[in-house]
Amino acid sequence: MTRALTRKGEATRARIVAGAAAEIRERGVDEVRLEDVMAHTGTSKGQLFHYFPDGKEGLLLAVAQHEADQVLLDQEPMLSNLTSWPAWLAWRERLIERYRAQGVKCPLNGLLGQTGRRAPGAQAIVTGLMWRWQNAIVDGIRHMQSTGDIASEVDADRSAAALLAGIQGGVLLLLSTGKTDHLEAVLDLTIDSLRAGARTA
Amino acid sequence: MTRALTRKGEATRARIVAGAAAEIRERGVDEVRLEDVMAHTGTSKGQLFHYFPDGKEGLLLAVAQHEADQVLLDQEPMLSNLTSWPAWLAWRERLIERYRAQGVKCPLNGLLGQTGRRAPGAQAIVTGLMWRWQNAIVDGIRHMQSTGDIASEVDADRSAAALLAGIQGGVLLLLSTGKTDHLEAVLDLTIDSLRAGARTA
DNA sequence: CGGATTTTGGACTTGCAGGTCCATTTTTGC
DNA sequence: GCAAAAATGGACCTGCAAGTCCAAAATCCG
Repeated sequence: MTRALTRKGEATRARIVAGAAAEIRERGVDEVRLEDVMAHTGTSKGQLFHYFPDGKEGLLLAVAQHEADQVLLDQEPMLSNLTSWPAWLAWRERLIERYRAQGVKCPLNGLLGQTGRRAPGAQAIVTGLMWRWQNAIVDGIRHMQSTGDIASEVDADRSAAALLAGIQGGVLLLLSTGKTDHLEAVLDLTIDSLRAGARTA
Repeated sequence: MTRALTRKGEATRARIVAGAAAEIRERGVDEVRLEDVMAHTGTSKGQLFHYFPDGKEGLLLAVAQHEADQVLLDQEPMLSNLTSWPAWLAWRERLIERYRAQGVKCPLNGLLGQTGRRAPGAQAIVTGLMWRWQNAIVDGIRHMQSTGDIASEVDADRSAAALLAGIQGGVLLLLSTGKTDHLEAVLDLTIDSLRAGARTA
């Protein structure tokens, strides 16, 4: 069932996904027609349905996966190396920088809303992203606990959950306000709080 | 310019907004057709465009405003009386209870995504909601500072921003996971953090 | 009451975006 | 080089949902 894809085919498919993703990031999910994707990627309708037999649904799913992966990739290598306080701050910087650059254009917010309900797959993609993200944070906290930089009494899972939620909310508010104030406040206060745990221990 | 609205007209308009809001909450913005609203509210197409000359756009805007107001109303009277630690906990309980009941159905998430980009008004509604919400939290923190329950060194605005972001993210994650874990973690840890500030002071 | 205005119902129009189809060209593997 | 398979282009179809229009009923107000 794994359809045979020529090298050329593979390239075209990737070009479609990347182009659609860019278009969606720029103008929002429901403003992007299949024809826009065609124009923007230099492809024909035949190609779209050749590579995505399920039509827009399938394409959107592929785009969502692409964007989800990108979110984590953009945080590397910091996210996987939360092994010292400077490393945490570097991660903080990267996050803010990334989202400041992204501004009001959120790829996943719309995708979740659009495909979230009808496609069971979209939900899974977002859930998977959050799960991987939170796990990385948990790993970071655990590591800091192993070195004594964070008190062992701290509940790593719970703290990571709160931090992740804060980040998501911070980004959400960035979409409304256009400012990174909330995101910065969350990161600073939460990380400070983790730090304070070392003294309390 | 304020169009003349009979008592009956006023009632019909309200019925349309409330019905549309319910429908949207249940099935999502882009799954709801004007005909669904008509069927669900017992109105005709003529009525819809009579009360909302701008069509779906205007209706969605009215629904968004309706839902935004509801969000804050649902937190009263707790939100306006964050004057003691038990009061804060009561607010916490109300929030979790409310969102647990709401579950995966988020009215504003979709509305923001749908109308957010094209309608400048939708953005304003969400921004206004967040602003009022955050202000209420700031007032709570300030009051607690005036009674010495929170250290005066705490930056009320910054803390409120972080808390609000955490709540938003917690709700967002509730939409993905179906669990209130993140929301609870954020509330508990953030409020604890504010509390700790009293001792540090 | 009675004329003006608002409210209501529903048939009709319209545009458009997703999806289908097939003919043509290119690539693949032997 | 040549058949089979994959890639491409684009004309065409179709359904649907938003929006238009007007005529009939209800309501308001002097």
